[in-house]
Amino acid sequence: MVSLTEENYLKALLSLAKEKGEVNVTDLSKHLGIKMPTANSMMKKLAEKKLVVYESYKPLRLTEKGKKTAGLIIRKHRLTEMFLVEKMGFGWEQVHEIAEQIEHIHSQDFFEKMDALLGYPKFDPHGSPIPDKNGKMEWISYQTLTHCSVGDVVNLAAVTNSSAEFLKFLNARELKLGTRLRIVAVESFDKSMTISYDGRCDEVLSALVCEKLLVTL
Amino acid sequence: MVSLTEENYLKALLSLAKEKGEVNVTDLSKHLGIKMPTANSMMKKLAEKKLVVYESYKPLRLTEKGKKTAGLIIRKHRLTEMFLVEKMGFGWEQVHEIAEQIEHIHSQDFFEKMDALLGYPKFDPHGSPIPDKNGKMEWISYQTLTHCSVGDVVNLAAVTNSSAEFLKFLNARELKLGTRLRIVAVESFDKSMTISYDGRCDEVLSALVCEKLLVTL
DNA sequence: GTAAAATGTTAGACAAGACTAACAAAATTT
DNA sequence: AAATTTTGTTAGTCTTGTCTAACATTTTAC
Repeated sequence: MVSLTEENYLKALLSLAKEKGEVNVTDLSKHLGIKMPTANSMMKKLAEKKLVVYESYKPLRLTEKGKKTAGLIIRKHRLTEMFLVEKMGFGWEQVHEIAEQIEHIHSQDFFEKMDALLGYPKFDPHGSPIPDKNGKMEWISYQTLTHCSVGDVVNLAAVTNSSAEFLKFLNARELKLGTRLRIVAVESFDKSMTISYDGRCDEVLSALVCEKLLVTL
Repeated sequence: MVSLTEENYLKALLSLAKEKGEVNVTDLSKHLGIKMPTANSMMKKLAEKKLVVYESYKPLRLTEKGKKTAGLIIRKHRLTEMFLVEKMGFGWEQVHEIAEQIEHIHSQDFFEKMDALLGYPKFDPHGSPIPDKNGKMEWISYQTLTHCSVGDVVNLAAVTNSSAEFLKFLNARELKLGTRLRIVAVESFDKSMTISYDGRCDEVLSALVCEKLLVTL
């Protein structure tokens, strides 16, 4: 019914909607690394399938059906990432690429088995919520580390970027989910932060990094 | 380099070559459920990629490169089947379909991890040999049960058909790999066999079934 | 050893998903 | 508010992998 390519468009639409509210064709095409007219014609196609609401020159919107479909793909992606880390011994920086492919496997059983073996996890290895069987996602509002002040002690709950490079950077500093971070200083000039945690003292993180770290109090 | 579609053609060529020696376009197209001209043009394409030797009106042959590529796909398929059974709790009748999709995943690491977690298995859950990292397959010459005689006691080593239906048929009779079978009688009229094993007495198997059961003495 | 059947090949069409070039509308700048 | 820039759309092309129809060769049967 929905092709692999279409699945990737839906996933992109959902994540762009989450991070930016409105989605336009330019952002979509950049996100997927394709040209604008290609994205445009796919939107018309998805509109015919009642997965997207398409009106000329208006922002793009997923229909309920589209949201559910996209949510279920993200569910498969995140269950896979969790499985790869928990059951197969991969590092959190290795799993995105593989999950990107496995998310398109057509087999209810396969993902249900993963889910059961993992004990029905609610979050993936990067702290992102795993949508339920209806494709619904809990949207927990974390803060970025950037928004914290000197003296705050916070819990590293999630990261907003799953690129291998960024995660290796965190690995090198032993920054794992669940780590308690104490903010020692904030450089007002460039917003870089000095933090201490778990045996590590006075690590300096650039604002670019801090923006990608999601924390709870 | 090699598309998913091309991978399926190579796999088909290798398995047809194993079971019939020579491969022709008709068999190939039937095996893949496509029309002859489609198979024909793909053969020309694979010939350009040096994966197949194509000469008009001659049987099809894989090149060494083609054999290796095909062997590596079958390796991924069989490792996956083993993983699904051993590590995820699937029945041997459920795994073919899923493995058919996962065999196309591009990730060395993923299959190496499977291999290691499984302890470098040599056979898949249906008794078929798993090709090595060079795509080379041990070709063990089993006999079909059909070729055995009354009084023979043999070991069920593999099955030549992985369809869910056939495997469910075997499940219903508790016929598992490794079971010792004693041939009680052979009906000369239709070549059906009466066998006893492991608590089960005088099970009657049609010649069609016996042909798909591979045994060792 | 020719006729019929089976098998293989060529040519041309089509759908999916990508592209470029050209045009249109909206948003932004001045 | 007109000019410029950005964003969106249309039209037409290309590649991959499929198809059908027509034709060619090989094999099988008589």
